[in-house]
Amino acid sequence: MGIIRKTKSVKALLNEFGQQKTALSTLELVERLHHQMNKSTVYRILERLEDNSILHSFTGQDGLTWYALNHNNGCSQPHHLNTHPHFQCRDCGKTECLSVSIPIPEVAEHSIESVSFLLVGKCADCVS
Amino acid sequence: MGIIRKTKSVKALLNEFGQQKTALSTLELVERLHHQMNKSTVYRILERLEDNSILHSFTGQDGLTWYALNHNNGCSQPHHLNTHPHFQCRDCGKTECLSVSIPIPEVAEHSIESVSFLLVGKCADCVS
DNA sequence: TTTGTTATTGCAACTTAGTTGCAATAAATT
DNA sequence: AATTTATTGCAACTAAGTTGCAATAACAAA
Repeated sequence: MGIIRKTKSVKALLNEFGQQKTALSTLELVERLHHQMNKSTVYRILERLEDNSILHSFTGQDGLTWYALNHNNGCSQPHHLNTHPHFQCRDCGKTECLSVSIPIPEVAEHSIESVSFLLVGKCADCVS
Repeated sequence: MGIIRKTKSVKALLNEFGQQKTALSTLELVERLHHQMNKSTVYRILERLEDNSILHSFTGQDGLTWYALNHNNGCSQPHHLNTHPHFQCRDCGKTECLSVSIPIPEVAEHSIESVSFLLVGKCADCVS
């Protein structure tokens, strides 16, 4: 399962993330890297990095896919229940992982296996 | 803003929802109604009904758009802060509004304007 | 109930995010 | 260095959703 080879492309892509909690959209990555690699390569690397729990993905307000580094590195469970919310700024588009932990609600007769929580508003830079 | 005329198509589309809390995906609606109206008509009606606070939309796990009736009818604010979560069944695909109310977390230096909360798991019918 | 206004619709062509098959290339292992 | 096979580029494709425009049908007013 997943990433096996540390290719030039994989390194270049990971490099875009730096150390931050800030997420990047697939589109942004394709744009930034289009001189270095093909669009399908970007999509395929992202998929592999997610399979290997190095990145996680979520859907932004516009329906686009975003990726961010996993900071629970060391956690080797392939698909642990990920409960942190994401925040997307309505003004500048900045999208980030929040370190808050969200209580998963109990719903009668339902079993909850995963959650996705997106907050939309204004980020620290854009709240005036 | 929004729906002005009660056309045959608008009635047919609203009729698909019945009274339930169950949501319908745009694709499902296009499929169900394709003998009665054009695909773009479905999309445009959904947009108008949402503008008029008769429906609300959200994004499912697969990135597709879903719509459900607003049950806060009478509330005339065009864009009130909608905090109820949605649930999508991993097995049968059934997608519904939950009547639970979710506390919106405070995030330092951020202003939160809207939230979307999607729970994925097994619905009452599919939990065995 | 006819007329006039304009919101709504159908259609076909388009946009855009994301996917796929396959041959060529390049990590990693021996 | 030779071999194996994961990875990549490319070009063509899929699928959700959008758009411009001419034709049609609600609805208000006469």
